[in-house]
Amino acid sequence: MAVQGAPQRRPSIHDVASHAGVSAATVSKVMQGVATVKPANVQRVFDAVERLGYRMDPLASELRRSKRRIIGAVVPEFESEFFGTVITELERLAEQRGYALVAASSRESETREKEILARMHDWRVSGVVLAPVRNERSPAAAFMKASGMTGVMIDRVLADNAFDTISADSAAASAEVARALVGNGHRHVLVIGLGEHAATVHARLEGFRAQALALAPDMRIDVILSESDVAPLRASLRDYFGKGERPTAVYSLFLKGTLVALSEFRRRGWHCPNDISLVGFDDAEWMQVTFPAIAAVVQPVRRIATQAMDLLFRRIEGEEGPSRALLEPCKVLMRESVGSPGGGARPGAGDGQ
Amino acid sequence: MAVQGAPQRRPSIHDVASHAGVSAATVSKVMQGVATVKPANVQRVFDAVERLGYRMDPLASELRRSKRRIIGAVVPEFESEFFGTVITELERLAEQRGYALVAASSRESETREKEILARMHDWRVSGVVLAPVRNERSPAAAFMKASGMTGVMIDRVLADNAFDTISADSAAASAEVARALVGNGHRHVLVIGLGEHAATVHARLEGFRAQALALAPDMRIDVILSESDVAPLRASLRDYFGKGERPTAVYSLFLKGTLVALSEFRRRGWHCPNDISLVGFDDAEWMQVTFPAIAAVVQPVRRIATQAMDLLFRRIEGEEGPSRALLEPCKVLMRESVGSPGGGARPGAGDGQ
DNA sequence: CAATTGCGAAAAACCGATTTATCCATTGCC
DNA sequence: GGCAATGGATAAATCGGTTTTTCGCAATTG
Repeated sequence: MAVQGAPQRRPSIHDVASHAGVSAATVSKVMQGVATVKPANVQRVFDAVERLGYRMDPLASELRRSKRRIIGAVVPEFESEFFGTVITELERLAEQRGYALVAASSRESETREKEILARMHDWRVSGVVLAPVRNERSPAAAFMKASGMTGVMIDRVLADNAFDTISADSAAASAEVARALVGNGHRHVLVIGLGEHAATVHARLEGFRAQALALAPDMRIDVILSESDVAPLRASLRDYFGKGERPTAVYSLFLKGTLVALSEFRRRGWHCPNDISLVGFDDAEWMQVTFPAIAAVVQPVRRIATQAMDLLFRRIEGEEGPSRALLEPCKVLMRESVGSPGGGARPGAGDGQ
Repeated sequence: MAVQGAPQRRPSIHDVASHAGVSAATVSKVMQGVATVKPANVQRVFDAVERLGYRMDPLASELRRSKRRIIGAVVPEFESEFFGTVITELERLAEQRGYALVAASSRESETREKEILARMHDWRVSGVVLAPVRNERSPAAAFMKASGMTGVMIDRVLADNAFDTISADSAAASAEVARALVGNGHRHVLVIGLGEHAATVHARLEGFRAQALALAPDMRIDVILSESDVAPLRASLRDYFGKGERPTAVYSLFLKGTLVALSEFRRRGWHCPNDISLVGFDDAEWMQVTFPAIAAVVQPVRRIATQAMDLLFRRIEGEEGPSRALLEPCKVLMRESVGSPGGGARPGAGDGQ
């Protein structure tokens, strides 16, 4: 391999052609492994490629082929472990199929979400995996449909029939949480969530409510939903406790809510699970190393990504048929933060490191 | 805006040209706002654009201009809050300048890191922000230099003069940690880290050691470094405590190490800060809501990203001159996990909120 | 021996844009 | 009226590739 200092212009296919004494078309064929080239010429091309350190420009290539091997991924934020893992997996899966992944964050803005999709369209991506800010009935989704893009939606989806969707089975997981809390004797639970994530919040809330009321009709379920930011949620929660409300357990429908709850407990000097129990949707690494370890619903992140890519490539390859709505099962880890209302810690059922 | 059902072929500049009854060159000029076009024609072009829903293909455009408005970003992982924030900021800053950000993760592999850089080069990106797996003396960096790419390095850098580098001032922060621990009476501290991140680990360790020994020459500093994975670190730590070693404080040089330490304390039933104190490099949201709140060094993530983009664009715009090595100051938050060796909790100095 | 066939490679068209060179029609000036 | 200058638009070249068409030449066939 020839390492030149810092070549101003990269060698193009024509440079290779003239160095090898053949035409550009021949070089192109050699690069693609077409068999109808004489071995002698193949060798000369390879030599020239080696000498010049030639690498083809994939974008130029794809321009001519009018098909870009690019998959777009749009998530509400990069900062969370959840979406970070999603992007990592999608990148892996795309590359595995010879595609490049281009990721963008909508920063929880539907306006931006739509702009990003327009950009992806301009880039002529082959397909898009979209984790919408709110749900799949958004300007961005409408744009995708109108402009004929192929894509799948993940995470915050309603599972209506507009797109292929993949998400965690929030309702089932919430039902399991309900069983655990009811089983431990809780009859007054506060549920907190962010309304902005309408799609998931709804499933998580109703899944919980239905199961809880089925098991304990006398159950009291309070709900605090804040529209679009955690700050008002924090305020409402402070207000709620300030008024003397004293549920025996809090169920947070999203990760940041769990943090808000913990910090509010902290302010008041309450300890889990003696003073109050806590379960959160979404697991994080730190939850098993703190005192107490925090009970959480673990989403099948990697599986969601895998299924999304599978479905997406089926569509890219032209599969027709009605859109599917996949629900992937969660795991619920009941850790020390959940106990019985009496004040005793719940025995056993640690989550084994 | 004409919303067609699902156009098979997107309109090109030629389609617009023929619909408007002008040449493609004229359309191109109108799109770029060149003034030498008759108003009547400008109007006709705009009409045609509107009617067809035309949007230019930026990649085709940039092919001709042989300059792609793309910035590459390479980080070791997407899952962490730190790199998530970095990517978010870089994306924002790139877009602000009319560039698109293409992010990729090296997944802590130097081999992959190099491959990604080759891909970025193939894409003819204008510049790269690289957060190297180990440090800036890597195959990837050599490749960048050899192929004349312009780029800056962040985070795990040695600050030698090969590239522009930006990182947190680890040494200064570590010195501050040392002052705090010594000030609280600690004379036996265990430092844990991952050797793979050689660049940062070294600065953090030596910064701590130098300051600690300067203040307390009798200080005993034990060090456990694991090469490339946390698992062996966990094992070593278990072994270390198992042998009866009992430092009064642990200083973890990286986030996951803090988790390992906490989980090991947990296994042994030790509580911070009564049984042992803990400080970690890298802050996380959860650290201020747990009991105890965990003391941590807060890196100036956004500032690092901003400076990186600034320097990068200066280079892209042709600025010459020797490479710089920027060190951005950290903040050290001494929370409840640090106390005095005697066993008493350290009074005051909570971190607000 | 002329016509057909087939192989391998080059020439040319194309992808979707931009940019340079060219061209036509006025207009200005002497 | 003749000639240069100018405004405005188009044709053509270009970017870095791929693909179709054409072409030269040798081997096969009638």
